[in-house]
Amino acid sequence: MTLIVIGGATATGKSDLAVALAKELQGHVINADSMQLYKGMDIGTAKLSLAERQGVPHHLIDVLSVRQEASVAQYQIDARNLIDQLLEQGIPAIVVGGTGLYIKAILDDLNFPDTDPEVRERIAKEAEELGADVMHERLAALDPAAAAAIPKENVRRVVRALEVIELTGQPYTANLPRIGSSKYPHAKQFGLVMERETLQERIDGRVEKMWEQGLVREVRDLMGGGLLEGRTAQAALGYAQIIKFAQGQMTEEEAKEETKRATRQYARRQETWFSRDERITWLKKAPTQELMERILLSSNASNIGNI
RNA sequence: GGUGGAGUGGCCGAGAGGCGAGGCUCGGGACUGCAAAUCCCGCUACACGGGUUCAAAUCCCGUCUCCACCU
Repeated sequence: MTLIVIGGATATGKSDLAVALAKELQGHVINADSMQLYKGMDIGTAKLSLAERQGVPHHLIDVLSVRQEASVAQYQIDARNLIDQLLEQGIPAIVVGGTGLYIKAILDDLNFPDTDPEVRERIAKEAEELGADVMHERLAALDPAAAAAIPKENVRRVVRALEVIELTGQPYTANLPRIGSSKYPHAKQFGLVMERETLQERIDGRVEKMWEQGLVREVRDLMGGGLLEGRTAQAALGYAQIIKFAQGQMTEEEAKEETKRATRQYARRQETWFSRDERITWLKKAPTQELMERILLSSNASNIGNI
């Protein structure tokens, strides 16, 4: 029973590799990309077409409407359920995606405290009125450790910390666990890397291609379908920029260049995120077939891909 | 050839004698229910050569380059 996780920056070829692996192992793919969760966001999230999936079952893709908000906590439940089911049936599970937090939520001992939209909204509103300093001071009084860990400028996190404290009466854990996977200790994690320069060229090329494929059209259609109603989906790379273009806040060319730039920056953040996970075996750019062989070799040789 | 204006870090751009605006890019980092999000840190420049001054990116002289206009 095999659980393989593939992470890494955007545009490194994760999806293709996952399909190749799944075909070889007769496994299923589980998406770990927060934006591929959305129905209709196909071109801009570089979602694999049905043909490209080559008959390999993909899970947690197209499960949300653009009006809905994605949530790590929900993702954690769904993904773990799915993995457990597959493994029970003896089907290899291949988790792929660039959303580091989502992957961590599957593997590590992350327990998301409850949330309450009303409480959150109230605190967020207070933050707007009172300012970041006041909120941070409030947090410092209630939970000094959390306040020390969260910069006052990061209002979003301060608000969530205050929400959790109010809801649970417990201190807020503001630091991610650094060590070990506790949920699936035998999962085998791989990361795809390539040189910055190469990656940037691929990103630029990919954005150009998305435009040719009709990303602007896709975004316009989604705007008609409620894209602006949810908070999460409209923030996606490419989508956010095209929305601005559609609203006359920038030209189409600017939207495209902005998308490239933002994607490059995103890739950097992804690398930072994944680089701190010492469980990952890094694979340098190579043809998909070769990468797959290396993964199989690595998994079998150590036999730790088996649970 | 003449007159006027301008030359600031990868880019944009303020400053106009007294300890180096700012933004963007880029690089590094954080990250427990929006994570393709949110946020933090770093990158010491003033075309070149002289001079004045305790002190010059800021003043003076010269050189080069660019832009306008004139002949």
